[in-house]
Amino acid sequence: MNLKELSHLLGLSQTTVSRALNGYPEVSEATRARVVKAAAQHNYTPNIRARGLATGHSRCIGHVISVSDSAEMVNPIFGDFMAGAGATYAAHGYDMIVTRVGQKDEAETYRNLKARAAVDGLVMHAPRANDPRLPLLKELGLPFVVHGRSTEANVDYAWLDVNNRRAFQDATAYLISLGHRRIALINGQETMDFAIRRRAGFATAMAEAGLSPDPALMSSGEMTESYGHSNAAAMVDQPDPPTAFLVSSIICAVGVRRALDERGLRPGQDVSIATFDDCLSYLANGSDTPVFTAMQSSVRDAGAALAQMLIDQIQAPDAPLQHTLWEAELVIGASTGPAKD
Amino acid sequence: MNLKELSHLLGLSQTTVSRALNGYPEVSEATRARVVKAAAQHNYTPNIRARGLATGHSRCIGHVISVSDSAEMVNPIFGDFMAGAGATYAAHGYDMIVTRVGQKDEAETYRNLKARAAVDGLVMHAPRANDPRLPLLKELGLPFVVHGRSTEANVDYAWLDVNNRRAFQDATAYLISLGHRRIALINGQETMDFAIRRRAGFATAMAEAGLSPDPALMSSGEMTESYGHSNAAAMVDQPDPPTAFLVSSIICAVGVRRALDERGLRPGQDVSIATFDDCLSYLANGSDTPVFTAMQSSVRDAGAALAQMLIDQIQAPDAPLQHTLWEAELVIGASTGPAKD
DNA sequence: CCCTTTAGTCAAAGCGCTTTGGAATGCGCA
DNA sequence: TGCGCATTCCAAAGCGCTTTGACTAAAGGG
Repeated sequence: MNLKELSHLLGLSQTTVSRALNGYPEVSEATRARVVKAAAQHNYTPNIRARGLATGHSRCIGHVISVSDSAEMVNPIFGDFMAGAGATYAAHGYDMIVTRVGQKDEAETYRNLKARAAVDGLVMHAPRANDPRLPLLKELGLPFVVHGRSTEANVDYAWLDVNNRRAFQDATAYLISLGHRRIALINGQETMDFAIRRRAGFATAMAEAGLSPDPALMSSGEMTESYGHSNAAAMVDQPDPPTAFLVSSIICAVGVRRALDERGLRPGQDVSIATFDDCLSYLANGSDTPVFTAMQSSVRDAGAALAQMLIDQIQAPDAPLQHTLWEAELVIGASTGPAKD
Repeated sequence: MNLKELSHLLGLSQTTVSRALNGYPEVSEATRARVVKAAAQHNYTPNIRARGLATGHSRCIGHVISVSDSAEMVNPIFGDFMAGAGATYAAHGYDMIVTRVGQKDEAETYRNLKARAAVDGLVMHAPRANDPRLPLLKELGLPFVVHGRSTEANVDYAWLDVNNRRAFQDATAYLISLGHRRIALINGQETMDFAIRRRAGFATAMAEAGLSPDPALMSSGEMTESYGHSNAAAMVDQPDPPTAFLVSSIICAVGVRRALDERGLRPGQDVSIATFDDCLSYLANGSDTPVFTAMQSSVRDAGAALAQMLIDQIQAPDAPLQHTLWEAELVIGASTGPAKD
């Protein structure tokens, strides 16, 4: 069923039917009701491409997700982010188009999305320090929002970020307050902006306590369970092992815990673990009391908020760009306790 | 830059430019080269909507992901599935559109996708037993493929599934061969087809060994870490606890392991765990020797294969529908050992 | 009672592409 | 020279919608 058929069926012009359906005031309420009813009856919805061609926009938001070249891995927070963003898109009648891309094809993918006029806006994931995508997206002139920030970038752009620096500073200070001195940092990849900020927060708190971080107790890498496991294992097996771990993701923290368990070390008693927690739906940090002491911030909520920011920006392109900084909540769980030494 | 401008610039008609770019033979190679060069120079790519309108198809594949009404959870395998499927789509010039939907709006979402002509085909996720989406999709007449199968459904449809029944039967038999008699099943939601098959496999192997499964040792639920933890904890705390666990997902298995660790029970020595493993990139089952004894099948590979099946079906609508059954590989890890009793 | 508004409707143009059905050119051959 | 046949190119139609500008009938004002 298309417009032509439907309007013919109703004995009205395409104009009138289109206007009736799109809520324009030039149509009498009686006619509108008749049209709406017929449309529902025949399951008519405007052809998305024809409408897009006529209006000049796609009502589509693009998500370009880079898989790491090494592990072909997609960020595990992605699903939850989508769930949050998807709800917002659905509520506003937008579709979400997802493009998987290796890092070397990133720029081309963005350009292509623009050239094809495939999307009205973009969400940029996982910004790196001084991320080259930022000037690129500016150049393309597509509305976009960033999940996170990019240090050193000297362009203005809309973003929503968690205060990673403060979160890690506070968590480190908390561990220090428990008497820990040898604290290990199991960080994300330090090409990523968030990881850089987290390390900075960690370093600041250590310095404030007059401690200098041991390079042997700091690692950077893709946040998988086995990465957490292998690095924690190596650190614990050192002659002078850490008494506490600061971890960048609950997925890594599971690996850290496994390394401790294997060695008969009890988390929270023998060795402490504090971790960042994105509140992933399938890895909830305990139902009643938190399993891990954690800096929490829901990535699902971030997805929903960013989607809203982007839609706002698309609908009011001249409004100033929004910047949102969320504070992570430090919750004390069973994985931390006083230092043993 | 659009076709009109580009053709004007080249002093050619739109027809010729379009044909040159699309590889039609009616264009001289000299002209084609000139056109291709100019297109690249001016970063011209056909407007996706105009092309779609003219050709009648969208070069878009739809993924409708249902979030559970309770937990608002999106299946954790989703990201990896996408990574696999996305690579195939990209290779064939297809886009992927993802729609998040609550279960009650499922049917409407599919109908809407069809009515708007938004996609050329669909991937159906997480089929339930006798899934109502199957007749619906048949009715809509959109090409689609199913990740999994739907028992009792009496329509023909294209699917790719893992032999869940056999995997669980074999794993159960393996546990029995180790001397286990009280084996617990931590299953996925048994509204899901795959979970039903897994239970059947489990039951078959038990029956073949002359054992009858204890209803108190069988649970069904959304496969989260805390689901695995709480159910395993409850079972282990019973007067007559299981000596082995058969788990439906490595994420749950992590929860099961946590329950054991809390109680000072060593996995593989005091209590055994065998789990299904989707080979999630961020939860690899050990780098050298497997952490868990596991039935493995890569969901990323499944995504890639299903995407290919769907594209084949779109391009050859009259070919017979493909059915693919993969066998999971049983790998023996550190989490299983002889029964203690 | 006539003229102006206003409400309601419509025909047609246009969005940017593909594709149909010619038309023009150049070549070989009689 | 003239004809047929490829080869190469083009004008125009059409995809299904929105939107502009115009038109008609009814209502209101003097």
